[in-house]
Amino acid sequence: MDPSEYDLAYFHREGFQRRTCTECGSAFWTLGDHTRCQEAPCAPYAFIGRPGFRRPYTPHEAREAYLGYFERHGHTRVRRYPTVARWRNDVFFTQASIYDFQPWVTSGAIPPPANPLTISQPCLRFIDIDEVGISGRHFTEFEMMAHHAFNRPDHEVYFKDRCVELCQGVLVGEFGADARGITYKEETWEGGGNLGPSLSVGLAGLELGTLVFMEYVRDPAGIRPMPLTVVDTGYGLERFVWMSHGTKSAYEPVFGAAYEELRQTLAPRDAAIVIDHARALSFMLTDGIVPSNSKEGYFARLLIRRALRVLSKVPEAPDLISVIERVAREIAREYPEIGTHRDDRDRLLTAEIERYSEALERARPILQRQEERLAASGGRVTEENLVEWYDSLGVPPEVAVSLISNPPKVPDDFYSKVATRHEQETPTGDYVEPAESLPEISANVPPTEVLYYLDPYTLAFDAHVLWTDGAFVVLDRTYFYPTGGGQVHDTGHLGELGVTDVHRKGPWVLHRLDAPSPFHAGDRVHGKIDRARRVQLMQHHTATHLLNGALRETLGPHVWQAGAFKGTEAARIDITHYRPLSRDELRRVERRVNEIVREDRPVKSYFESRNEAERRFGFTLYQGGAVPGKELRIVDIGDFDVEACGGTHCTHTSEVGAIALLGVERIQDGIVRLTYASGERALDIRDEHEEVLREAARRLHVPLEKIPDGIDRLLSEVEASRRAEKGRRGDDLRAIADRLSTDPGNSETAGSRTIVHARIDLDRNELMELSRLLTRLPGRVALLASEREDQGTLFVGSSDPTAAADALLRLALPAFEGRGGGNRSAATAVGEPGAPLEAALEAARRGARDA
RNA sequence: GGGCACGUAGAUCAGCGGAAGAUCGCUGCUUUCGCAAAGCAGAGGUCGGGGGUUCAAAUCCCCCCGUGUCCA
Repeated sequence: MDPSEYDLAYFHREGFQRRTCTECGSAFWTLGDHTRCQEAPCAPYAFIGRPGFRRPYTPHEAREAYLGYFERHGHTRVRRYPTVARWRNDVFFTQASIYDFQPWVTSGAIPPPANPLTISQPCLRFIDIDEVGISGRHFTEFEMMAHHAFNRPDHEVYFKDRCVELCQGVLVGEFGADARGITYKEETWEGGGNLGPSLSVGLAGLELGTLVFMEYVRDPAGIRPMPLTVVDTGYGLERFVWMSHGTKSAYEPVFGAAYEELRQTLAPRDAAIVIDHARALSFMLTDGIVPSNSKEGYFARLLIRRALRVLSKVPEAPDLISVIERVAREIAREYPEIGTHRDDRDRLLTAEIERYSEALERARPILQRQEERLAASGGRVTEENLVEWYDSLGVPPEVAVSLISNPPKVPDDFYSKVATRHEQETPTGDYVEPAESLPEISANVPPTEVLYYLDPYTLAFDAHVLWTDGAFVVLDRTYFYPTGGGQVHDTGHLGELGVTDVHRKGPWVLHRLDAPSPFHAGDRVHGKIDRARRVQLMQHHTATHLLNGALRETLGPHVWQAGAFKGTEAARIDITHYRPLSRDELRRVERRVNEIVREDRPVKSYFESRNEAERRFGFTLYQGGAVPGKELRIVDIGDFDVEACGGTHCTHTSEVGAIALLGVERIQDGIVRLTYASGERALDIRDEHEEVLREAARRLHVPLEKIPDGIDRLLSEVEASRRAEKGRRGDDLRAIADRLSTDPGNSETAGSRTIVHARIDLDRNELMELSRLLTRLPGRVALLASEREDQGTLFVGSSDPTAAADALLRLALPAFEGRGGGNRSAATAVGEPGAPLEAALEAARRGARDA
C-alpha cells in the first residue's frame, strides 16, 4: 500500500509522528515517544496491574459507553445480527460486524439500515479455539464493536480522517486512555475481492481494534477504486473490558460471577474453556444451529464435546446444561432472545450429550479388543492408535487412555498429528455433469417483465416476442414461472406451440418450445399456462410453508428449512432436527397443518425492502437460504409462517385442499426429510395407495385388514417349500453318495484308505456337498469329475491327512491343463471344454492309491 | 463438502482368499408342583446392495446405500 494512504491530515493536525517499529519494522503513528508499535508481540502487556482506562468497566458498561459515544457523534445504533449468517451462503457464521452488511450493502445494491451506524456484533470464530483458556485473550464467541460508514460518490459520510478522529475520541474521551499511549500501525487489509489500507490500534501492548478502509477492488484486470467506499472498523469488547481492569487474563472481568463459580471446581484454564464454549453455544443454538457431524452443526458438536471432556475431569463439576443455562441467563440481560425457548434448547442438548456418551460406550470394547490383539502379538498401543481412535471413533486421547490398561503417553502435539492426517489426503476431482447450457442472449434485449407475482391465477396473456433462437423465446412480459426457489417451471402454450421448459437467465425468462420457434422479434403471441400443473405446484409450495410453520410449532424453534423441492407429483422439505420424528409427532404435524388449511387463512405475498422485512420478521425469513436483492418478496401466512420466497402461492390456505404426509427419512445427521402431497395429488396418492392395498388383498385372497397375516402365511409357505426342496436335494445327493461308495466300479480300497471316484455332472455347490457326504468318515478320498456347459471341473475332497486334496489335485492338473487349488480337505480345478477329464481323474486316482 | 472406520444369526461380535462360526437370546426334550438354573438337541444367514478379479470372495478391487467419526 502506498504510504500516502496513511498520511492523514488528522495525524498532522494533532501532531502525530510516523515512526518505524524497532521490532516488526512496521510504520506507525503516535503522539507519544514509542519506538515500538503498542501491540503483541512487539510490546509487552503494560496494563496488567496498571489499567489503561479511567475505571473498570463491565462488558455491559463498556458496550454502552462505546455505542453511546458513537450515538452522540451522529451514529445510529443497530441491533445485533444472528451469529449464524443465514443471509449469505459463503460462510456459516458471522465472523465480524461487517459480515452483517455483506454482500448487498457493501456492493451498493441496498442501502445500509443506517448511515453511519454503530453496532456491537456477537461473532463466532473457531480458528483459535485451542488458544481459549490459554492465551488469556481468545474466545470462540466475542463481540466486535464497530462504527461503519458507507460512502457513495453522491453521498460521502466520512472516511479516514474522521474515522481515526472518532477512534482517538472514544478511547481518550470516553474511556480515558492516555492519548500519547495509542499507536496506529499501518497495515493492508484484503478480503472478498476488496482491499484497502488499515490501521491497527494498539495501547499498552494490546491491540484494541482495527480501522479498515475498503476502497479498492481486485479483479483479473488489476486493482481499481471501488465506487462505494466503506469504513469497516472493529473493536474488541472483551479487550476493552480487560484493558479497563488490568487483570492477569481477560476471562475474570469478562465472564464475571459465572467464572468465579466454576473456578470453585475447575482450574482457571478449564473454567474459561467451559464458559467460553457455553457462551458460544447459547448464541449458536438460539440462532438456529442443530449439532451434527457436518457443516455448521459440527461446530456446535465440537464445542459441546470439548466442554463435556473438560467437565468430566472433575466429578464435582456442574453439568453442561446447567452451565449453559447459567450463562444464557446472563447473556439474556443484554440479548433477551437468548433467554427464551429454554426447554427446546435443553431437549436438544440432552439428545446431543446422550449421543456423545453412546459414542464412547460404543468405542470402549473396540479399544479394549484392539489393545488385547496388539498385546497378543507382542505390541502395545501407540500414539498412532490414539490418533486413529480420535479420528474414526471420536474418542479423545485423554478418554482413550482411561479405557485401556497399558496406555502410551499422549503427545503434546496430538491435535496437530490429527491435522496432519487430514493434510495427506489427496482430493479426487469429481466429474460434474455440466448443466444444460442456455443460449446466449444479446445484452440489448430488454429484460422480461415477470407478471406471475401480480396474480397467480392469471393463466392466459398476450405478449410480444423480443428475441428467439432455435426453440427458445424471450417475451417482453410473461406469466410463465421459471424453475427456481425449489419450484419447477410451468408448462403451457405460446400460440399453437407447446412450452416444455422455462428458465430464468439474468434479467430474462427463456421459454423453450417443443418445436423450432416460428416467431420473430416483434410478433404478438398469446400465452396460455397449463392450469392443472400450475395449481398443483402452488399448492405444494404453500403446503411447504405451512409444514415448515407446523414443524417449528410442534418440534421447536431449532427447526430450520435445510432444503426443499416442489414438483408436480410430490414435494419435500428437509429440516434441521436432532432425532427421528416419532409417529406421534408426524400425526400431530399433519393434523395441525390441515387445521390451518381448513381455517382458510389469507396468504399475503408482497415486496418489501430488505431492511424493513428483517426488522419486522427477523432472520427466520431466510428459510430457503440466502435471497439476493434489495427488495424481498414476502410470503406471509397470517400469524403462522413468514418467509422470503420467490415462488407462486395460493392466496388462501384452503386452496391447498389437504396435505398428506407420505414419508419421513433421515437424510443426514441433524437433517430430516419429509415427503408429502397436497391438493388433488394428496387425494390421488391416497387413492393409489388404497388401490395397491386392495390389489394386494385380492391377490392374497384376504380382506384388506388381513394383509399382514396373509403375507406371513405366504412367507411361511415359501420357507417351507424352500426347505423341502433343500431337503430333497440333500436326499438325492445322499442317495448318490450311497450308490457310489457301495459300487465297486466307483469305489476302491487302498490300505486303510477308501477312494471314491466318479464322473458325474453336477454344479459346483452340489459337487462340494457330495464330496462332503463322501468324506464324512476319516480316511476317505472323493474324486469327482463334472462337465457342464463351457467347462470341465475336477473336485477333490479328502478326510485323510496323508492324502491331501490339494496335493492330489496338483497331480491331476497336467493331465487336463486345468487351473485350480485348494486346501488339504477340498480342492477344485477347471479346464477348457472338452478337456480330458477321464485322464485327470485317473491321474488323481493313481496318486490317491500311492499316497 | 472431503477423509477415515464400521456394516456377518434376533442381539453383541469373531473370521479377512480355500467346505459360514462363538456367546447371549429363541424352540423342543430331560429335570421341577411351577419358576429360575443346568444338561442335551435344534431352528435361525441373499456375510448391507451391485459390479469386477480368481479355479475359488464374507475376505481383494471399484461403485452405491446405511451408520459412526474427524476435518473444513
